[in-house]
Amino acid sequence: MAVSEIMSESPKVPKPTIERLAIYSRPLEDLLEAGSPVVSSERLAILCGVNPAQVRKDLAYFGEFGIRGLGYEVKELLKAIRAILATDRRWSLCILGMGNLGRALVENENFKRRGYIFVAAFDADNRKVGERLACGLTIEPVAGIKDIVSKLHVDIGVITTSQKGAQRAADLLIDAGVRSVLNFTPAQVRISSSCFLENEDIGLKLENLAYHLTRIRGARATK
Amino acid sequence: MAVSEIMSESPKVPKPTIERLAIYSRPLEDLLEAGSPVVSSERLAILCGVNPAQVRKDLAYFGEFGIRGLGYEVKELLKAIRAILATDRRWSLCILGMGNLGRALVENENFKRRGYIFVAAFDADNRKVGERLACGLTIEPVAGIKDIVSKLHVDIGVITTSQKGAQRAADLLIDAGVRSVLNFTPAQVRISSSCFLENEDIGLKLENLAYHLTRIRGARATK
DNA sequence: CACACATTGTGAAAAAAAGCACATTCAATC
DNA sequence: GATTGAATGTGCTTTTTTTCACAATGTGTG
Ligand SMILES: NC(=O)c1ccc[n+]([C@@H]2O[C@H](COP(=O)([O-])OP(=O)(O)OC[C@H]3O[C@@H](n4cnc5c(N)ncnc54)[C@H](O)[C@@H]3O)[C@@H](O)[C@H]2O)c1
Ligand SMILES: NC(=O)c1ccc[n+]([C@@H]2O[C@H](COP(=O)([O-])OP(=O)(O)OC[C@H]3O[C@@H](n4cnc5c(N)ncnc54)[C@H](O)[C@@H]3O)[C@@H](O)[C@H]2O)c1
Repeated sequence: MAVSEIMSESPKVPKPTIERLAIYSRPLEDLLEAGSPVVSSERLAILCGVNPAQVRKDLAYFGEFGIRGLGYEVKELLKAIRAILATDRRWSLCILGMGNLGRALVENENFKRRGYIFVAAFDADNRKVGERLACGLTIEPVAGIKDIVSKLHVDIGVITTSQKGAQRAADLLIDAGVRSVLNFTPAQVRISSSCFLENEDIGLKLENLAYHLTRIRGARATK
Repeated sequence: MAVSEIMSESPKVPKPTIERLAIYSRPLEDLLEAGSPVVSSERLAILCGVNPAQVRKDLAYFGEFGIRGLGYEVKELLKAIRAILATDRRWSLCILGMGNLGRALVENENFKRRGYIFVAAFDADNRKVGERLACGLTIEPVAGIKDIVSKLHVDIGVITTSQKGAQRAADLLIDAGVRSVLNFTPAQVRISSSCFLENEDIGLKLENLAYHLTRIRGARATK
């Protein structure tokens, strides 16, 4: 299980595998804190609501982290997953749109713990500009984005503007040199193909729930 | 395209289809507002970043909504999708944990527009209890949850407590008679199998982004 | 009212993902 | 240092989801 092996570009890692790796890390943090030295794929699978073989296969894409007959060393496994997900380094984020959601995100401690640091916050509304946030950041005018992004080496831009402002926010980010964008608005933003875009529509899961509620009465719990 | 047909329990609808139906509704709302009478599967697919055949197949699970040679009537299609997703009726929600995220959710206008109405807000912190929120709700003590849930016919319980408080919040909800739960904390909560649970971990997408950033340099935009 | 044209709806093929089942390998014990 | 027991890693199978490709069926036009 060399680091080079962890980092090597594996032939084809399923996208769902990446999402699950992040899920696995949650209970692993708890186990580490609780002092459990090892965990089996079966136990981890139960904690995450997935199939044990799935856990093993997901990990196997990146190397051999387990000890046969025993399981996985919690500390080592967590370290390995963090290396895979690149949560073991610091990511600089900036955020556009300091409404309710934007404020909630920058104040959130989990992101900081995982190495995602908000280094700048912007808003198009001049009444908000200059406001000091609890996390220590001051809301900046969007006009200054280019300077700040290049000065602070922003890796990821987060969009939490109103739906109408999303495309403009994306354009500002790309123009400022940010190559990856996480969009929390329900708007579909278009972006240069050389950049990376991920959408997170918080409302979608609710609609899912409503659908299932109207059908399956007395349904089983999902992942 | 009878309503009965829309509502009939289809043999097997893929889970991703349901998620996409909600995605389709976003640009459809824009198109309706913009006054476009019809939209083709190809155009809608582009707007949503998916394959045109996918759009047609997704819709075909629930009936025939299109006009060959023309496309889909925007208004009718939106109505049909809303009927499928049960967004055309009113859902009563309650929420536990009125921190930053909880406040952002209850103030959000999109949820209200789609029929998801927060009718009660709870917090375990007595200092917060009694506080009047901008949306009109007053933060209630968790002790009163059972009464309020049954009185107001709550359909869905939302958890936005701290990670540690999530399981307790879930227990309170189930005990109060809520049959479906949307959990925004990264904690895995255990729940009676007769109830429905959906998890929305807002941090996951960020970890995804970091992973892809470290690999694919100059990657293409995703869905 | 036939004809051209566009776009749907869908069976069949391909691709992707999940799950099974077991040989393999390690720890622990006697 | 063999033996037992447990849990991994993985080839193979099954299931699920996506995509292709085209016949079917509408609209609009002359
Ligand atoms: N609040 C929630 O719980 C929630 C839930 C689901 C989705 N969302 C989505 O997240 C987004 C933000 O939600 P919110 O509740 O924080 O909204 P909000 O209206 O409270 O805040 C939006 C902020 O963005 C700023 N803004 C608008 N255009 C901008 C631009 N081009 N550049 C910079 N700033 C700009 C506005 O000045 C405002 O301060 C919305 O699109 C909303 O649909 C929010
Ligand atoms: N804020 C974000 O942007 C963000 C992002 C990702 C995930 N999350 C997750 O969402 C959750 C809430 O985030 P937040 O920033 O609003 O946290 P927060 O700490 O601001 O608020 C948590 C609230 O929950 C209350 N609470 C705790 N246990 C409770 C219980 N059993 N019943 C009722 N209320 C209880 C607390 O009193 C507090 O008011 C956290 O689990 C967090 O990890 C938040």
